Amino acid sequence: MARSAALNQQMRDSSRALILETALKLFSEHGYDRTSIKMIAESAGISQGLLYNYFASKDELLAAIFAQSMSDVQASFAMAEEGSTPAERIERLVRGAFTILRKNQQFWRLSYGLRMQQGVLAGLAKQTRKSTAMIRQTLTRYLRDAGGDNPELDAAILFAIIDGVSQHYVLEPTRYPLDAVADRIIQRFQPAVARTKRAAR
Amino acid sequence: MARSAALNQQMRDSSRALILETALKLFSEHGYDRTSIKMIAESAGISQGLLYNYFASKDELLAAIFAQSMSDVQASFAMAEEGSTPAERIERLVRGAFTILRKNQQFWRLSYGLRMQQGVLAGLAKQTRKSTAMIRQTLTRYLRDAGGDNPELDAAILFAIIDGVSQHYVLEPTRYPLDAVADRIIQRFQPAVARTKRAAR
Amino acid sequence: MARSAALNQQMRDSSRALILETALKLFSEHGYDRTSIKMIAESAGISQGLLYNYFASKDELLAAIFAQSMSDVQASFAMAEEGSTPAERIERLVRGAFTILRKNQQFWRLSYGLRMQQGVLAGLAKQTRKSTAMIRQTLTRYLRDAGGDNPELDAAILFAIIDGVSQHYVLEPTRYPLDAVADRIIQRFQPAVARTKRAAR
Amino acid sequence: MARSAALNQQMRDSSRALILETALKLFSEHGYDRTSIKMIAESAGISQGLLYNYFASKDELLAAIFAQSMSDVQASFAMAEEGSTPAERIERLVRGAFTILRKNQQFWRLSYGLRMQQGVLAGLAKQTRKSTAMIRQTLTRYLRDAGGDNPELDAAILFAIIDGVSQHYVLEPTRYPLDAVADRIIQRFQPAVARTKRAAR
DNA sequence: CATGAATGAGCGTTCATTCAT
DNA sequence: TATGAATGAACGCTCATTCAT
Repeated sequence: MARSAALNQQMRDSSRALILETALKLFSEHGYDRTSIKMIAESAGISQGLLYNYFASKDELLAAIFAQSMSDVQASFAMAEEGSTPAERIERLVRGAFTILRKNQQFWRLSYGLRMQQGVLAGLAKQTRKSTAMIRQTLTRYLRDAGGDNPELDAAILFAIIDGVSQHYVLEPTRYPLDAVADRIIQRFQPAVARTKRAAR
Repeated sequence: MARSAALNQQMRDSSRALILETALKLFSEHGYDRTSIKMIAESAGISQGLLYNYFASKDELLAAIFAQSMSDVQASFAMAEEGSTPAERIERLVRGAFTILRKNQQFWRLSYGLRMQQGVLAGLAKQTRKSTAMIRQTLTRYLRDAGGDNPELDAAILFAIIDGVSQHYVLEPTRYPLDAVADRIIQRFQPAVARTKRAAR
Repeated sequence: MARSAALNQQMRDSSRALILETALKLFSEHGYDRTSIKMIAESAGISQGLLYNYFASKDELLAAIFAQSMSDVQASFAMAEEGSTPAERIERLVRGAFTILRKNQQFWRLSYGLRMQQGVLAGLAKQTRKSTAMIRQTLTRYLRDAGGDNPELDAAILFAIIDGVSQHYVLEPTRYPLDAVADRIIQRFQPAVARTKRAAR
Repeated sequence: MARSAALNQQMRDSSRALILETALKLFSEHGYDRTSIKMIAESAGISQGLLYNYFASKDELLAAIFAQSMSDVQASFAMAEEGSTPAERIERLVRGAFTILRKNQQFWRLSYGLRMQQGVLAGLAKQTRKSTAMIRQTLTRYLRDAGGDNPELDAAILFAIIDGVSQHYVLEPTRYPLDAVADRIIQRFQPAVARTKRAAR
């Protein structure tokens, strides 16, 4: 008889995970275009052919990496939404962004490297644009709820901060003071709220 | 003879400039790796071989593009330095960054796309890191001079804003409210100074 | 025990037949080289590995298909030989050729597609050449017996007709008037015989 | 300055012709699918890359071979049409077919090998079907003009003969008595005409 | 200065075949 | 008997680079 179904599934899962992990590591280090299938296979200790048992193409491998990591973003947004005050929602959103950044820094490095290239992956650009618009809208809403006098502009700035900090962190993860910067952002970015609260005491 | 030499030099310069311009356009559109020498030569209306009369390799062409555009940054910094107050120096630096961003948005798009890849160009990563460190130090100094209570962190944040806004702009240049955002940054990012000034009146 | 062995043999036979059938269908549709083992296995609903339990290689699978279908030809020739007059033997041979063509049109399509390639299968070319020579000789003999004035040339022509008609039929099986063409061939190809017979009445 | 335009064109022409010639030879020997680009390049004494300076793909190389050889067929048909009697037109068409067969036997071998495979070249199947229909119609017309009692069926048979003889010849060009067979076809295939003519004397 | 024919290494991908289970 | 994960060689093709002219 054949190998048991369970064993097969286990083999498949571990191979697939190994490929995804290795590809993400190399993509994020050298960039998508400069990472060859050969590099991935050798680094994972498998044959090039095996990779195609799991992913139909290099593009699909990239898509799978994105699919896997994008669910984090949704979850993080959902958590932010549950904050009880606008200020808390903003804080949750900012801290959540940096939490998933830390957890998955290779992915974000890859993502930031790919963002400027049109046509790397057909659906990817559209997906990214959608995600971006959603973040901007959410930030705007939170800032408006918090009583800001120009929530659109402040949302743009806050979004830029998150993106900018994320990239600076990802470029030098060991040296960047991510937590301190996060605290400072929270502190600085709720002036109206903070001031109101403080005044209320 | 002398005139002939001068004419030659002029032709060389214009050919070189044409290649640089064309390459920058294509690199920024499709990314460095997805732009072939053939594409550049065809788009510039020259032969592939000629390109190698001006640049020893594709890498050197990229290096030349960076060298050309990086001088802008230096000039912009020099201008910032001449502001008469810390607040003005900060403002000049921020506005200068966005001015050169607008002037050379293709380059910045290319640069942001390449930043995450190690080994695209040997010297480039080092150069970029140096430039980055310099910006951070300058910002820190300005913010310290302005009397900020945590200039290092604020410098990190201001730098992140500049980078973040620049990328968002470069992704949608026609729709991004760059000037309004710039004003808002200036306004928001000198709270201590502003408050002090205001209080002094 | 005995029954188990018999059952095993029966399963083997049916699996083998299924593979042969599926392979023939796909080979004839897409050509031998453009049909992968994977396609055959999937289409037959078995694993790729199993196929190698029955056939040592793709080439051997092809050889088995040929072996299976070539016996038809022998049988058909035997039947022709039993005709009581030269004219009847010719008619039987022609009609027999078209009968096995109809019965096994996929095989003939495959065979005609492969015939021009050397080295597809080592033995195949030799086998084909032998078969071809035999047909030519038999036709020549029949035509000589029928009193033709140039049996060699007429045999070449009759053979060409059979092959040509077969291919045209196989290319458009639903539209080709095979029976009418067969009648016409019989009619036209025994003029001397026919005329003699008719005159004798 | 560059090489002269004339020299360049000459180089291009001879390289292109060499590739076409080599590819046709190998395609016809081993079949399209079993002939690799590497084989062609090595056999032609050029690099694999160079081939792509002249043909965008293996498929286009095949298409170019077909385009080159198909014009012969048109010319041959035009010549047949100019015969002064139906019998002469038939003779011209038959002899013309065998003339271009001899002239370009490699091409016809390739063509016969490819005919049974759907989807080798997108446009090819359609083109072939069109050509086939045209031949059949022309033959039918000639035979009707010659006063045949069943021109459709006789056209099918004559067409089959031409195709069948062509393939038998192409399989053993050195041994096949093509001219004698051609004479015999002409002789046998105009019985009504011939008989009429003879009777008239 | 300028051309473009030519190269060769490497790319992403396919596929017949093997083998542990 | 039967599976399917895994291999490795070969495939069609791209592209930065060279060089004779």
